[in-house]
Amino acid sequence: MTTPPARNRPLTDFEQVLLGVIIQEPRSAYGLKKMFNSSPASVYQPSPGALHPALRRLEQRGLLRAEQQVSSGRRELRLYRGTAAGVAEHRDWLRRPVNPGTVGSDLGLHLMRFALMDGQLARPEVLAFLDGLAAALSGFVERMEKLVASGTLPNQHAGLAVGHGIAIHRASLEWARSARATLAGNHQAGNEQMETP
Amino acid sequence: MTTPPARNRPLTDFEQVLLGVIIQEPRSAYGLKKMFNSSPASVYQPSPGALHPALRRLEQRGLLRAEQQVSSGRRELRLYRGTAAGVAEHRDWLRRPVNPGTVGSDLGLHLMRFALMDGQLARPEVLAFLDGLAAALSGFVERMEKLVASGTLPNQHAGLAVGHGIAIHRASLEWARSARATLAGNHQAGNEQMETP
DNA sequence: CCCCCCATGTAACATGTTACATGATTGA
DNA sequence: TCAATCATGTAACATGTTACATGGGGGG
Repeated sequence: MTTPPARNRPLTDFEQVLLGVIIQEPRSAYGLKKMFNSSPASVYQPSPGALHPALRRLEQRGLLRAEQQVSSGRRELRLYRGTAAGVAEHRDWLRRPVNPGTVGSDLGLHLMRFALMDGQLARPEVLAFLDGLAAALSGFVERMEKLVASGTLPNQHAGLAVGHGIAIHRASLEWARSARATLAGNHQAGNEQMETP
Repeated sequence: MTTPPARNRPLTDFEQVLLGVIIQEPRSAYGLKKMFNSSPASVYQPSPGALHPALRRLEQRGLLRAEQQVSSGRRELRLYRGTAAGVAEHRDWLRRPVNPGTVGSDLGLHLMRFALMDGQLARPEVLAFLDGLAAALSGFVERMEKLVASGTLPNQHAGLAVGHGIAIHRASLEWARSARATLAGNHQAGNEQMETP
């Protein structure tokens, strides 16, 4: 999945995630590779043939800048940082509302967005995101339940598989509510971060 | 054009799913498109540029066969069916054990496999699959819990996001146990299906 | 008459995958 | 010295995405 064809095409999901990770903390290509490989939620495990071209594309758009560093005789290290344009683009992405129609297939990406919001969005925006996510999940669970009730599923396994979808999205919904409560609770606690520019 | 060497690389996930859907019920390309578009768990929504070449590849491997049908003046309809080799390949895929290391990212695919097992695998094989899935999920949840306990996560959102992973995989684990109990219960009930060949 | 549904695709292009290439430093 | 880790990448190939092409039949 990826590939809008027009020039100035929107960034792919992978490019957005890459940009966000670098904005959270500047890294080299090798550092990014290690990070993705060791990541607990290892949804993205970019191959070198995907990672290096993606970094070049982000650099050519002016969203990243690479600093050449030669640390005492070692091979050069290209440390990537987000530019101002990169940060603006990334925050726009973080602020995109949850699409209730596709929440079933976008859940992993939404969680990645949530993780990357830390330090980038003001607390009320994060709470609004979680509200939107909860609403979308609630609608999704309702639709699945109606589907099961309608009895149009072709066989027993299909019914059980839809039951699985209901179970995990219900768990996700409960998580969204609980996370919202947690974050609403420590609203003031020493985590003051940037306003919307 | 440009597929002369047709090597024996393994089938992609999408090709396996496509093959399985056609084996469950013969369909035309258009029927497949409609099916995927209207599917509740619409993980796969193949574009025409993906669907048609994939069908051609499966046909060239001898896993599918197309029957030309001209229904009273309408444009021709190519109805795809699985061959014996296709059914054998598909069942091998259904029988692959769950990899505990990648269960976090393969969950959707495993559910698709489970749905496609209906009518293809004997009940004990399905139960064994669910046992393997449950074991893998249990291990995954344990690893995530250790990760949270270790306190190595960079920020609050990361911790909450891992909590989300724990929540949904725990729900998935409970589902696997409950589905196993359901299927073990109606073992004898009028659903006798093919033995392993 | 026009538009939508049926039903088949192709073309151009971007992206991802796998395998390989290169070379310095650190430790057993 | 040999292997692992750090650190950069390219080449060939397959696949997927978007947009377009083609045409019959049915309903408003």
